[in-house]
Amino acid sequence: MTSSNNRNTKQRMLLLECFNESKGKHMTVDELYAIAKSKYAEIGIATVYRNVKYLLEQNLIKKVDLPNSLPYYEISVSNEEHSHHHLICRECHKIVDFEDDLLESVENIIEKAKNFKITDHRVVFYGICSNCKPKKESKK
Amino acid sequence: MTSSNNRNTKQRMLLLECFNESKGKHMTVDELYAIAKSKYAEIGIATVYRNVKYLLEQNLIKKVDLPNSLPYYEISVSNEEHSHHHLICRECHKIVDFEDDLLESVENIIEKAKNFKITDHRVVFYGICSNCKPKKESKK
DNA sequence: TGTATAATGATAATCAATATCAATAGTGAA
DNA sequence: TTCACTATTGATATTGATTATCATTATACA
Repeated sequence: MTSSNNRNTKQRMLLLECFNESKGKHMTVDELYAIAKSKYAEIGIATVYRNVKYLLEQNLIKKVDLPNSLPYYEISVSNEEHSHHHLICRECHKIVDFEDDLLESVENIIEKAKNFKITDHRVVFYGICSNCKPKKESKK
Repeated sequence: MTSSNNRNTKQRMLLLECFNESKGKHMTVDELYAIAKSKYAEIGIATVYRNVKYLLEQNLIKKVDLPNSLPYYEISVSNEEHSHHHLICRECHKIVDFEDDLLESVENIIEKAKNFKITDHRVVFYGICSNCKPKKESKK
């Protein structure tokens, strides 16, 4: 193969930069497009879609699938798998991360019961976040 | 209000019947449409979408959101919440149900750590189902 | 049985995502 | 550096799922 199969175009570098700058945040394609466009107005939406796909394949970003919403994307934590969960507030729709996994023993039970080798999981918890909880008011 | 706000049309009854007949199975809208059409060829796809929405509002069916796929719908278990999990095989893409919840203690930990009141959750496990696992062959 | 209007079926509109294609610009070789 | 190859881009058409529109039909109550 003579020429490289992954060229570092300025659009691609820019998009990766956008992900890097928003560490720990999720973005939809449209949000990413808006941020990228503010830095380089010529960029096209198709390029954003294509590079999101490319960065996913390179494992540089991760897809976050949440029910009833467009997919989010976030920068990968290069370390290791680092499986974390998402808590979605039903009031303000904010997404809170929870860093620990905690599902090992649950997975063991399921694996034995169903003879199903679990390799991965996606978990979303719904509820009310700390901000939206009624504060402990004094009575009346 | 003079007239009823939910009329029992034959299309609506038919669709509910389709759900009842496929107890414990999930269906996409297109699958449901195909089944309904085989019993009543005049039914339109828009009617299927409208009644899926209606039946969801009535809590007669449940939406099952799985990553990277169209939403599935299944009949509700009237009993109680009956939260069960879905195991998706990465080989054959079959969806296996797991009846128990098992997440109470995990939820308690998260609730305390994040001061987040959990009301609900959606969990998907990925892996290899029993059919797709290599059988325990004799050596070589 | 008559009537108001919810529901239907056909189809247009919308929206996210992908495909197409001519023009551009990285990249390795000379 | 320059050249040539071709991956990538941007604009736009296309696709596929879902929703909106609207004239027509049919359910349910009086």
